[in-house]
Amino acid sequence: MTVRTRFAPSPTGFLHIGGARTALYCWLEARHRGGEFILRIEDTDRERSTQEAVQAILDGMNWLGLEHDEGPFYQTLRMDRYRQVAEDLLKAGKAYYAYESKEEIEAMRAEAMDKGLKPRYNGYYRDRNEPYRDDPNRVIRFKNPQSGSVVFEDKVKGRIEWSNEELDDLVLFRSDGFPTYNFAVVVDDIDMRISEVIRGDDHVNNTPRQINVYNALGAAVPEFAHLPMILGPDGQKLSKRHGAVGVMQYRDDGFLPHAVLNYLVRLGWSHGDQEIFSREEMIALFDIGKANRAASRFDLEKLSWINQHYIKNDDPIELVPHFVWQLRAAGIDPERGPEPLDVIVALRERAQTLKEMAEKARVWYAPLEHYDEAAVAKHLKAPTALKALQAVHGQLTALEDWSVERVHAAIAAAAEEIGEGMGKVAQPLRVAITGTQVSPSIDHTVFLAGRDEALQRVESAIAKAGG
RNA sequence: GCUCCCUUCGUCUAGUGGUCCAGGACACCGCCCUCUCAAGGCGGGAACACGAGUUCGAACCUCGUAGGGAGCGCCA
Repeated sequence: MTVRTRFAPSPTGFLHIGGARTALYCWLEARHRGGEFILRIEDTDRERSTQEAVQAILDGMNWLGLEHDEGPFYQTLRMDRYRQVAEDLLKAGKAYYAYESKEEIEAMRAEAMDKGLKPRYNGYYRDRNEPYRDDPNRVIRFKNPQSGSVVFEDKVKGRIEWSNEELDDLVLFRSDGFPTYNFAVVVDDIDMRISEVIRGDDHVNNTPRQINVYNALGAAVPEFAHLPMILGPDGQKLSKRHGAVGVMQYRDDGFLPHAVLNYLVRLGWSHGDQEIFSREEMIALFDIGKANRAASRFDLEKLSWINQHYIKNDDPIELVPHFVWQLRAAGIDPERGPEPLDVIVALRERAQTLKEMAEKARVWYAPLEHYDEAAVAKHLKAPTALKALQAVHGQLTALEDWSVERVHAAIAAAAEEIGEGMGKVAQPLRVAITGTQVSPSIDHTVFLAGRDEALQRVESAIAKAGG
């Protein structure tokens, strides 16, 4: 039997980091075992589901490259099917109509709580065999077994046993004629032949009742794997206040999709001491059974480190489209300045994100308008600054071709000429080109400015240095 | 309140009874390298929540305690 996993988000917001990890693990499990990965949109909550959210989820999955083999399926398109299954259950005497109002149910719960009991439905209509009637309070409830227990072997949590006495008769169909989550998932997972249900551990509590539904339907129960949550950096549940952003925000912030994937795969799963995993390696090595049981915190520092790892180690050519995208996002015109590829080579060991890289690249794409005061005071007003800049200007002017190597040689020659070390030349020159004391190695810094612009900036600096 | 789940350095984790006075990574600190900043190299501090028990021996097994989390919906 082929392995089939599914990612089944409800479209009530963007694809956040926790959802993305669940999707990744589902995808990996399917790929690792040569199975299929299905995408299903759980939109039975008509109040909260939106088309924009569906799109946001699709965009996120697409950006991460988590391609699905089937779907997306929409629950709202399967209403007839749920109705039919509920009918069958009714006919088989495994479900029944109940007519309590929401207020009555509420009161029932309050009373149970008062008595120190678990708030649950009291089963008033369970054996009454009430026929269908047109009543605004009509729901269909499931006849949950009243004794015995449900046992399942969770692939990450281990063995979990649940007494049926803890479970009440859950609603299968609401009074508004829509199926409930616990019913729709089961029907869908059966119909879609899902063999492994991988989801957040906030669903562990639902699993026993779902298993009872599987049994009532005479269907094979799939395997379950419940993933722990991802907490914010402060150990609190991820909220809008901190970190609960959509996955696309990471693109905007300059992260590479495979860096995000690498970070996520390690957050709650490991393979010995290995930190870096290519997609192929993840697929080859992933094992849902080795996922961690405890919640973990989201750490932006580590994500940044992984991101930088890929910026440093990826073929720079691969980075070009991502970088150009960032340049545009920063309001920089990639056409008016150095080749993005050259910029990447100069900056890749100096930026943790592509956004940061784009900001650092600005000096070569925009006119130099501002000089850092401390930099000017320290390096342009230095005793040797003026002659260093003049020497460099001369050497640069004499250059036949403009390349990093030639520029480097010219600067070295200038240093030689005035009898000083590289530092005495490089620093004033750096200030001349960038207006600051910080930039990539001086040869790249000058090269990227382009010959005309570099010469012009050196001239301006000579003026500032009192020349 | 009840049920279920979780607990190794600040963080992510390795570890499945002896090879662990606990290993790696991020972060932090120091040194080296050096035209600045980085990157890199080397080194450092830093953890088995607590208490019993089982055992010749426990981070690993059992039971409690504490702390954290989830759920108890006609939300998913």
